[in-house]
Amino acid sequence: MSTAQGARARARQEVAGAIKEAARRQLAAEGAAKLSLRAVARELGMVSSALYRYFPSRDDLLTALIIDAYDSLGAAAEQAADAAAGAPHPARWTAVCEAVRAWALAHPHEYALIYGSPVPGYAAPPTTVRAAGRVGFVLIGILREAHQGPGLTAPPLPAELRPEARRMAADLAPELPPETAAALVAAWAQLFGLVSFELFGQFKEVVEDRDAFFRHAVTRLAHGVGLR
Amino acid sequence: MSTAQGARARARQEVAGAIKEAARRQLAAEGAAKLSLRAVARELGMVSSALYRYFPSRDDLLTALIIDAYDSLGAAAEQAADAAAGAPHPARWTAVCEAVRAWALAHPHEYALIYGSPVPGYAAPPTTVRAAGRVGFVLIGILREAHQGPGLTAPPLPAELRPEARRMAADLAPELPPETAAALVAAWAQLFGLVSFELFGQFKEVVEDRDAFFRHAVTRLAHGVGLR
DNA sequence: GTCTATAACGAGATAGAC
DNA sequence: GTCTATCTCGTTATAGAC
Repeated sequence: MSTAQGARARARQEVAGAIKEAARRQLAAEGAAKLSLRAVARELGMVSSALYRYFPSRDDLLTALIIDAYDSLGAAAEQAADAAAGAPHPARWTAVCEAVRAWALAHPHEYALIYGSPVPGYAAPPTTVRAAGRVGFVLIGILREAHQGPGLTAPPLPAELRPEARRMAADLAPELPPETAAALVAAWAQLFGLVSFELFGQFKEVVEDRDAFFRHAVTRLAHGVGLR
Repeated sequence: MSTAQGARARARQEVAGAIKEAARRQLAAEGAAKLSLRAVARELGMVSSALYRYFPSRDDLLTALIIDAYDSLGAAAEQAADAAAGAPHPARWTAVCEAVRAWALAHPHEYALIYGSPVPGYAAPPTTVRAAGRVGFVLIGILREAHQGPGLTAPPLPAELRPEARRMAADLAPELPPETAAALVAAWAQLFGLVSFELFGQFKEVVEDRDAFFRHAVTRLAHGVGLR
């Protein structure tokens, strides 16, 4: 009986995977706003009502795609951090940033899904907010390691921002000084600013050698958070 | 005769304006991907084919909305720069950045249209690329002014990026040193990274005092490009 | 010449009866 | 799960009002 249940569960997962795969193709072709359960069903030769056994609504399918995307990106970031385990901290930082960019270039539509404009009519449930933190957590890990040695200097922090910085540090990385926590959140947003501008076409006619440009920009971000 | 033509032209512009206004409402409600000429016409009590006198296609209407958005944002940035005309250069820089953020918070859907995910099936014509440069131009102006006095120090630049930086400077701001040009482009992307993260919900459960956080982040961006 | 309205096309989505 | 009748869409051709 446990094998039967296992087989059932496996089959269920396989179908759910196929549904998500087809939905991702739709995402690329039509965008998240036009993601339609019917079209996904059609592509799979199923009937739309059958999909509801796997995803109770279009929004639930969207949520699953979003979480998958965050997880895939997070895994890429973690892998890059691990691969550069022995390297100096700034090099680990840039390795993670480059992995983020590489993932985005390889999965542009999933990137747009999670870091682009919100999908009209869709409200992201708190579970996605949690999944979104994974890349940030990898960066925190590098800073934490640097903080244990002499590899981290605290960036400046105006008095005005000190309470907020303390709150951030307490919430996200209690081991890090508030100055570092605040600088990290800013660098995190700025990293994705660079990736988004490249991916969404803002660098057209502006930046040509994007590899070199990105590498240098994230190296400076590393300096900005205090990595030496 | 010239008054008759003037009246005609005025009427024409008025209708075109009403169409764009209705389209912007649609943008807010349904998103750019679902912008529909028929719905716009319906809202105006017109018939869909009548819109074609004003916009040859749905994509042309989208293009007009995009250019309007860039222009509106650009005007807000210019106004902020002018209002801070006498102030020290870092203060002018932050004033422009704050104006960008304020405009984005006031016009979230138009912001998403120009800095969010690309609209599926829509290819931005080169005219939009030109309109997109206006905010960057305002920032260049501040740096140019600082460069004439002692207010600008050149950021570091690795040899790897020097040719690209020289090309950027030649294209965008021939008066500025290549180091500054490259740093400016990075800061420009990072500025919009901060705004996008706030607007697109990434700061949820992360940043609370967003005014103070943003102010400090863009102040550090100013330092990054060499403003003192 | 300038505009609006009617009607239609082909493609696609949708709701509901069966 | 299937079929069908009824929607929507962008777009064009055409005819007529001002």
